[in-house]
Amino acid sequence: MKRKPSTEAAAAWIRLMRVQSRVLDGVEQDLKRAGFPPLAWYDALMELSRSPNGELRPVELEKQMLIPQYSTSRLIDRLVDEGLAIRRECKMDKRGLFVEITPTGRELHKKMGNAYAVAIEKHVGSKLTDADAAKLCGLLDRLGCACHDTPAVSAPVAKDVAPAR
Amino acid sequence: MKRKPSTEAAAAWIRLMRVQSRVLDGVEQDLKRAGFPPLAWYDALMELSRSPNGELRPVELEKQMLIPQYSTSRLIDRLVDEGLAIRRECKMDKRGLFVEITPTGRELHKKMGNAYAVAIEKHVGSKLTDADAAKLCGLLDRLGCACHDTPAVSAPVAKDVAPAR
DNA sequence: AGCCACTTGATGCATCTGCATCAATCTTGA
DNA sequence: TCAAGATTGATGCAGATGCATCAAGTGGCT
Repeated sequence: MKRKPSTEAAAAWIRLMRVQSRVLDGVEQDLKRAGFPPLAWYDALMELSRSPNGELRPVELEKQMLIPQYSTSRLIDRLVDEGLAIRRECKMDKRGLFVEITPTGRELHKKMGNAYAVAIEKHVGSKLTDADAAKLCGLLDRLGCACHDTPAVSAPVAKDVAPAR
Repeated sequence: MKRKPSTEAAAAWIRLMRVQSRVLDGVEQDLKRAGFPPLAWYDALMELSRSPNGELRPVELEKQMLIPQYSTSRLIDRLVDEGLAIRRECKMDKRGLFVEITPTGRELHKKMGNAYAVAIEKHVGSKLTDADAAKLCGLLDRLGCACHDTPAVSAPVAKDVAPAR
């Protein structure tokens, strides 16, 4: 039997879209105003900095961040241009390469992390009790295709603000 | 006193970003595969079609859709190019104009509406009970800056799938 | 070894976005 | 009535994104 389209679901959909866009906007604007680059850069620096040697294959980065391949490639371009990372040769697989975070990159990652945490607190934390936030997580997780997800658990660890999108 | 950055909030933030992006992607891909234009077009057609004479000032459309002015202007360009709407003169205010939905526009709106409803049911409705969806709405609303929002209540009315973003 | 299919990463191109700015018009207030 | 300021909508430009495709390299199979 078919479910009839639920009004509740539609309402949830709308809010999910609207609220996410507002919150994201708020956070990104805060960071931008503080002179920081886009969030995607932070996510990338985060993945790099927490990987064993501060280096990852683009293909790994891509999987962690859930963004398309060409997008990763260009993101790396920008990080490299800004001296936040470098491309290094990959001996085991001459097709590939390693992207390694530089000290400058680590520094920026740290500074952004602080600003990011503040922004999240302002736009999310301050509006929900911990219990509500947890409930929200539970509900959202159910929409998350069950499936997937950052193989290396991306559950934000304490001070580690964590990757978005 | 300062709140210390909550881990729950950070977790909620991540999920909000990740899940939204996945769900949106799912829905948009479904529509695209079915040969439909982007969701923004639907939202615009929706606003037009439910306004008194099927026409709106760009500035109104912009407020309803919560997108920047230049974005509205270009969205209208595309709708007009495709014959889904026309620009009409506005006698009361010669700076402005009216955008009016065409029959073709209404037709597309209707067809997209059906596909859209199916997609939402698939990506949201089928994963949540009505009660959970309602709970989710409640929690998300709390993040929604309280403030704002579609002046003309955008609460999706029954069959009316409603605007996103 | 030699061939074929797949993976990896980059890139050309069209489109889309954000930002700043513009011209035209309206409104206010002296 | 007229100038100053605000509002409306369009647009040039730089940068970002999506898509398709490419070259280089790998690995498996015969």
